[in-house]
Order: sequence, then C-alpha cells, then structure tokens
Amino acid sequence: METSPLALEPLCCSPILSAPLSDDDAAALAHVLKALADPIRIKLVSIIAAAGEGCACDFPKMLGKSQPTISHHLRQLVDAGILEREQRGKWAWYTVSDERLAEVCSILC
Amino acid sequence: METSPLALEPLCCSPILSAPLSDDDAAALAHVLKALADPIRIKLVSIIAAAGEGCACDFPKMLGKSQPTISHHLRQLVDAGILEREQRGKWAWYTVSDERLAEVCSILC
DNA sequence: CTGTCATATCGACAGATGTCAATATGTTTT
DNA sequence: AAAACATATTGACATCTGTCGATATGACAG
Repeated sequence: METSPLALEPLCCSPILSAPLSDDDAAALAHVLKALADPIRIKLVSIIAAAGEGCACDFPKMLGKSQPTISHHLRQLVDAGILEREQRGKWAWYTVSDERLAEVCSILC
Repeated sequence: METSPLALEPLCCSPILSAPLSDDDAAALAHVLKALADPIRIKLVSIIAAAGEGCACDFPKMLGKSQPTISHHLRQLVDAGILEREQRGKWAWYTVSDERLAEVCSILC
C-alpha cells in the first residue's frame, strides 16, 4: 500500500466525534494508525522523537531486533508519513513528522 | 489480551516526543492503537461518536458486514477501552470514551 | 575498481487477524 | 415455559503480519 493521503488541512477538533468518516478517510486513518499500532514501531517513534533524530544503525541493538526487521518497521513508518528519512553518507537518519502526529490527534480529539 | 492499563494521568503534551516509552507503555499504547487501526472499527467509532451513542443492531446493515463480524469488532473496541457497552433490554448500546481518545492524543501530541 | 560497511529487499515461515456460517446465550413477550 | 429476537461465541478458513537468514543495493575508503 502506498502513502495515504489523509489530506486534512489543519483542523481543530474532531472530525471523528462530529460526523461519520467516509470510507476513504477511514481507510487512510486506519493506515496511519496501523503503522503506529506496534510496540516496536511505537518505541522507534518515541526514541527518535525524544532524541530529535535517530540513525538506523542504532536500532537493532537498542530494540533487540534484527536489522531486516528494523528496516521493515522503519519503512512502514515512512510510508505512513510518520517518519522522514534522510541519507547521510552510508547512514540513514530518521526524524518524526510532528505534523503527521498532530494530524492524527486532530482527528481523534 | 485484556484491557490495557495505560495508567496515564491527565497529561499535557507528549510523553512520546519527550522520552522513549517503556516496554509496558509501548505495549499498552500499541494495544489501544491496534483497536483503532481498522477501517470498520474507525467507522464504528466515528458513527457512534457523531450520534452520541449507537445500537449494535444497526451496524451490520450500515457497514455491510455480518453480525458476528461486527460483534467481534465491537468487542475489541470495548476491550481497548475505546467504547463502553450498555445493555438495554435485548439491545446493546455503545458510547465512545472521550477520555480514552483524549488519553491517546495526549501521548501523541 | 575492489573491498567494506550500512541499509534494503527477498524468501520462507509461524502466528495473528478479519470474515462468515453455525450455534449458544440471554432478554423479552406471549 | 416456549417462541422470538438480539447479541455473543465457536470453528474454520484465507489473508495479513512480524520475524529472520540470505542476498542485493548503495555509499564511502583505500
């Protein structure tokens, strides 16, 4: 599945609480939430957010998972627009998209 | 799995953005997010939230899913603390836990 | 350009998940 | 108590998902 659009402009307060979501919005929101809904991925996000950024090279050791597994999780988070990837030399660095998280919040609350 | 504890007192602003989550918090948060991370379940939540409450009897027709499937999804949402269930005669009525949604938001943003 | 290192992709597998038909449970009505 | 109806549970199945070893890709150093 490709990056979900969820083209929601800055919203204040709860589409979810005020009107039923369309099929498309429901699918898009489910896609983003699914990317977050895993212990390893949530920890990745919180580690990267807390540090401001994070290098892929550190995560396998930090989380006790293999390099391919970490790469797989990072990809899902990037695909969902939650992380952004930047290549620096041979290392991959990741940052959290605060906008994306805020977008999710704006839909839920 | 049973109802996740996520014993987070009213928080303002982003445990996730300020410090790595513990394993337990990550698991608890993943559990709640996983319950939300499905198109059918997101639609259930938004339908119930928009109307204030909702009767299980209406959902199979509204969502084009069988009664057991709807019942299965409702159970997951209740287990995650996102919906609350009330028996009225032979009908089951559901409401959204605004506190639970706010709790999720408070962790993400 | 060859070797080395970091990351991504592939292939395979076990376990989880969404779905429905069939059945059970529970509530109300007759 | 029996019938009728709403909901939950069970069992079965196909699909999706997390995981890792093996391998491919890409970037730098020599």
